[in-house]
Amino acid sequence: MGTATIRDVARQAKVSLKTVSRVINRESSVRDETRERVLRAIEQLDYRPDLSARSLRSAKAYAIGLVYDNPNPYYIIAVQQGALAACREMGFGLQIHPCDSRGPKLAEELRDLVHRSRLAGLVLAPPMSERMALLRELAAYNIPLVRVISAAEDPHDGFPCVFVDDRDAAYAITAYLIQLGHLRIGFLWGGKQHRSSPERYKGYEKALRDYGVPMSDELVLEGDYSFDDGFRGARRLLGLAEPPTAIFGSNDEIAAGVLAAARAAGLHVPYDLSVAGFEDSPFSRHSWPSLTTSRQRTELIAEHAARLLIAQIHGGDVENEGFSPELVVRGSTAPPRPKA
Amino acid sequence: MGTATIRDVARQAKVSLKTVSRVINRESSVRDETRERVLRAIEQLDYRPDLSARSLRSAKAYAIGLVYDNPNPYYIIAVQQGALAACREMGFGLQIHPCDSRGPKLAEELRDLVHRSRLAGLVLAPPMSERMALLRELAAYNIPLVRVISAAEDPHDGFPCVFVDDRDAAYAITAYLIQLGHLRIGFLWGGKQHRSSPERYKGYEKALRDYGVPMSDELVLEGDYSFDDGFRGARRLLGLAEPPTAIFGSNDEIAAGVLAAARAAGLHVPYDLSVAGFEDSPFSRHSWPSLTTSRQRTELIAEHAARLLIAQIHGGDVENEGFSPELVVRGSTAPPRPKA
DNA sequence: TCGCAAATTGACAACGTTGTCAGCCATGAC
DNA sequence: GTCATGGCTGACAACGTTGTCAATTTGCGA
Repeated sequence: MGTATIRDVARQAKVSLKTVSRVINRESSVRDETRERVLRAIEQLDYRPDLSARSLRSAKAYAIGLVYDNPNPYYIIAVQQGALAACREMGFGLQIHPCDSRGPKLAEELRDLVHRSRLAGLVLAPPMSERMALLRELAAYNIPLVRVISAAEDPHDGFPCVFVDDRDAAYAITAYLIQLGHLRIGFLWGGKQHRSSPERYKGYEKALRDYGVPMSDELVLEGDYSFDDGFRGARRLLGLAEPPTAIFGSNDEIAAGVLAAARAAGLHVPYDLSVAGFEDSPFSRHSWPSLTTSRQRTELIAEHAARLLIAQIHGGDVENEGFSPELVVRGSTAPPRPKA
Repeated sequence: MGTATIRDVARQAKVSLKTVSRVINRESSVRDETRERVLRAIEQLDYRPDLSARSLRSAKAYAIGLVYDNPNPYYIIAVQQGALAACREMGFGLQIHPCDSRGPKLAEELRDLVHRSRLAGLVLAPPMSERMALLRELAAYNIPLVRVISAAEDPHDGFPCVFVDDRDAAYAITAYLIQLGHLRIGFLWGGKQHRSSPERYKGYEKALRDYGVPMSDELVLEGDYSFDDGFRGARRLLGLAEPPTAIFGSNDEIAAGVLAAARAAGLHVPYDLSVAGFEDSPFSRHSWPSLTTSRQRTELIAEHAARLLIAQIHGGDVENEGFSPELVVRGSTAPPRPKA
C-alpha cells in the first residue's frame, strides 16, 4: 500500500484533481455534495497532502524556524513547546535551529536554512533577537521574523516582537527584598550579551533609588548566567567587610550558585542570607530552600511569538505584545537577622 | 534577488540542468573542467538545492524525526543536540516530535508525520522505544526506525537500537555504597512505563545479592521519575523504625527530592545519610552537596542513534551498539555514621 | 423557454529537482 | 575506414501539488 495521493482521491471521488485540492484548502465554491464525496474518499484512502509538493508548488511555506543559542534547557524546552503548540494549531511544521550567536556568518546561515527548508519565517530567541545588525541583514533577505526580547516597552523599531518586561520584574523582586528590611542587597549580573541583563540591573537600581536605599558598587558584580559565576560572585560578596544580607541573582542558575556558596560558608538561608533568582525554572522549586524568583510565562510567550509570525506571513496586521513576569515568593527570602 | 535555482546555475555555467544536478550529487562521470565551471557558478549565485523539490522528485527524504515524551528537559536537550550533530554532518534535517506516549493513535500519528513531512525515518526515545506493539505497527508501515533503549545486552529483537546498560550502572552505584559500609540502602523506583526503571532496580538487587547484603522490602518504594516522589519516598524511608543510611534515587530528580526531604528532617548529607542519583544532569552538579550519580553520554548516544538511522536508510548494514554509563562520585555519599 | 451572471468544475502548466535514456565524441582495435 | 567502447552530456518526463483560466452547469428573472 503506497501512500495515497491527491490523484487517487480524485479518482475515487470521481472529480478532478483541482476539486480535491479545493476541498483540502477549504476554498469556497465547492458544492456541499461534492465536498462530502471528496471528504469521504480522503477518509477512506487515509490521504494526507504532501508538504513538500505543496510548498514547492504554491511557493508558500508550511513550516517556521526557531532560532536560539541559549544554554538553558528549561528555557529552550519551554520555548519549543510554546512554538510547537502554535504550529500544530495552524498546521505548520517547526524546524529547530540551535546556533552560535557569535558566528560570523549567522545571517547567511539563517538565510540558507530558510531557503533550503522553505521556511515561512523565523522566531528569534535572545540573544539573536537583540542584534540589530543581524535583524537588518535578515530583513534585507526578506525573511519574516518575530523576536522574543527583553524590553520595558514596545520598541517600535520596525521589527515585530513579543517583549518581556525584565526591568519591571527585577524591580518587583528588589522592592520585595527592601520591604523585608534588607538594605544591603547584592546583585549578580547575567551575561552581557543578553539584553535582559542590563534590564534586570536597571530594575534593581531603580528600586533602590525609589526606596532611598543607598547604592554600593561593591555589591554589584558582573558575570554570566551560570551556576559557577553565582558561586564565585556570592563568595566575593560574602567576603566583604560589610556583606549583603540578601543577594539577587539574575537567574535561577546564578541563585543556585549563591545557595551553594552560602552553604559552603556555613550560612543558613534564609535567616543569615536571603537569596532571590529569576525565571521560575524547576530548579527554583526543587532547591532547598526553594527560591523566591520571577515567573516568566516562557511557553506562552513563545506560542504568541509563533502565532504572530504565522499571522504576519498570512498578511495580517501584527501587533507587538508585552508580557509581565510575576513575583513568586518562596522559602529563600526572609527579613534580615537583627544585628547583634 | 530571488533565490537562484539549478536552472540559473546551468545557464551561468553553460551546461544542462542535469549536469548541475550531477555535480551537486557528486556523481562520477563529469569532466573536471566542467565540474569546476559548475561549482564556480554555484558559488557566484550562492545556489542551494531546494529540499522540497529534491525529496519530491527523488522520493528520498532528507530529514529524520525525533520522537520523545519525556518531561526531563536536560535529557531532551541532550538528545536533540546529539541527533542534530549527526544530521548536520550528513546533510539531513531534524524534525522534533514531542508526543504523548500513551496516546491511543500514536502509530497513525507517527505515520502521518513521516508521510506528510517526508521523513526518512524516526529515532525513538524511551518510553516509546520500548513499546513492542508500537514498533510492530511502525514496521508494518515500513517506517525505518532506531531506538534508544535500556538493556543489559543487545536485544536482538529485529529492531535496531542503541542500548544503555542501566542495570550495570545501577549495580556500580549500589556496590559503591556497599563498599562505603552501607548495609541498609533505600531504593526509589522511577516510572514503571520506562524500561530503565526495572533495569536499575535489577542492578540494585544484584549488587545486594552479590555482596551478601540482606534485602528488605520496606526499603524499596515505587514512584515516578520526579522530585515530588523522591521527597515523599525519602520521608517514608526516613520514618522507618530502622531507617536506611543511604538512599539511591533512580534519577537525579528523585535524588533532589531526597536531598530536600533529608534537609527537612534535619539530617546532614552525607554524614547522616548518603544520597545517590542517576543521570549526571546539571542539577547533580549544582545541588548541595553535589550528587554522586551515573553519567550517561546521552548526547553521544543520540548522535549514534541518528547516525545509525541514516546509515540504515542508505542501505548500510546496521550494528546495534551499547553504551555503559560511568560512576561519578561527588559529595552526597560518605561512609555511614558509626552507631552510637 | 431563453439569456445571462454566478457558481462550480476541470484541463493544463508550473514549482525545482532527479531518473531514464539517448546522443555525442574521442579512442583504439580490426 | 569502420565499428565497438566508454566517458561525458543533454532532452525530457516525472514527483504531488496548486494557480490560471476556460468550460460547464446552475439559478433565476424576463
